[in-house]
Amino acid sequence: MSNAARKPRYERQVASDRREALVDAAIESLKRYGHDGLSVRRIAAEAGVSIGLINHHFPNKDSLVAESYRTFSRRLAADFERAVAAAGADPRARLRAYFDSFFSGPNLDPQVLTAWVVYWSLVQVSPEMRAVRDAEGRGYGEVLGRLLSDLARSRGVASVDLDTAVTGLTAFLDGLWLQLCLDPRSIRPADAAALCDDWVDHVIKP
Amino acid sequence: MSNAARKPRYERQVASDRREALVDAAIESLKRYGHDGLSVRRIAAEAGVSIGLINHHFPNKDSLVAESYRTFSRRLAADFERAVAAAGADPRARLRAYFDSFFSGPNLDPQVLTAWVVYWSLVQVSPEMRAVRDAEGRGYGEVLGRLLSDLARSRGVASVDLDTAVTGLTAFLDGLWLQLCLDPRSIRPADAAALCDDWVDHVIKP
DNA sequence: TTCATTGTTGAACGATCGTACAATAAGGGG
DNA sequence: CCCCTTATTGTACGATCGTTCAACAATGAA
Repeated sequence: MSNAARKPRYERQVASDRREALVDAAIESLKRYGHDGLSVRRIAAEAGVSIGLINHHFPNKDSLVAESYRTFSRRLAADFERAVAAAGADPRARLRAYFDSFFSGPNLDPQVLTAWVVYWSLVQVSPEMRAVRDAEGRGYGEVLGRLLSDLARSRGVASVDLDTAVTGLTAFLDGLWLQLCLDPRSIRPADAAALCDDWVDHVIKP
Repeated sequence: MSNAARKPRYERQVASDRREALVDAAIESLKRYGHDGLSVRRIAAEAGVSIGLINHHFPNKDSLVAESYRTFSRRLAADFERAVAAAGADPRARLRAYFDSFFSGPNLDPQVLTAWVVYWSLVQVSPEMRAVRDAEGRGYGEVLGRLLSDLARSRGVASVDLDTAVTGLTAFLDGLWLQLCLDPRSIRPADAAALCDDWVDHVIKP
């Protein structure tokens, strides 16, 4: 027979690439099918790969799920930080960029909410998932804390209770985002950002 | 042999009582084990009943889960309305009673959060669960809307954007509640209620 | 007491779950 | 070219899933 181009039945990949592809598949399957999407067969199908491969690259399924949580969390956080970085040096502009990024585009996708609530539900019962949240959630509040303290300093306000301000702002953001995801008609993204803006001005008087 | 007191192997109950007991068991099992708690075997064990009984009283498992969601949702809402009713007639006092009830006691139980996030994750993928949320969630916003409009009227403020105010207050409540459940050290319940109070005063100027 | 009603039990079914593992073959180094 | 490494496949296993259903028995009515 000819030794002409024979298509290989599969393509071998370096471990790190395949791991990343499996993580992506897990996230995508979770977004589409919710909790049921986090089964080895669903994830393998999404990745176009056979069942056994997952346990070759990860010690067990929970490990892959935890890794997907970490990746998912970091990617969204990176979006926000990128938007802030692109906003220049003015503290007020940086904060507004954060709000606009938070209430726009990928973050309002209902499937993103699906992923979040499933991850949260796992955090509540799995120490491994809780550890991921504790590790990744820290930077979250720190970014907001820095933005707020920069703003306070630029306005010469010293007496502000920063911890309470961060907690309140985080609550406002999360709550508005939640409503926006659940019912896009409840409030316009621009109005949500404006509400946050207004509240910040109220707490840190200009 | 004697026909003296023979202990029956089980006790028959009227359908409505047994249904309620199964609903209670589902909620309890969900609180304890998260998503995995919502299996017929776990629920039946929690209720001290055999596996087959669930499908005798409910057409299928999803029906029982949906019913448990409805019951869970209504009970918490009833707590808030009861607190408001006990606060008298003053709009401001009624609103504060709502806040205090929201940030206290049973509502801060981490297991309650567990139940919520699992229910939410199901709402995202199940039309049946979504229907329950749409039906039960309506009263939620209406209560807050009435409380806020009463307050605005009592203060002679007519120009307030009620929809935005309700959305904002709901966001604040949910967001603060979320943080309190996730990390009780993040803010004291009284401070959370005070933040809401302060925001309402800011939106509806006294 | 006897009988009919029906709430309740528990085994059984097929489906799907996570994991293990032997067999296969892709791809690079000699 | 062959060979070695190992990424990949796919079957198999035991456990658990939701549902079905025949048999049992608790309870009230006759």
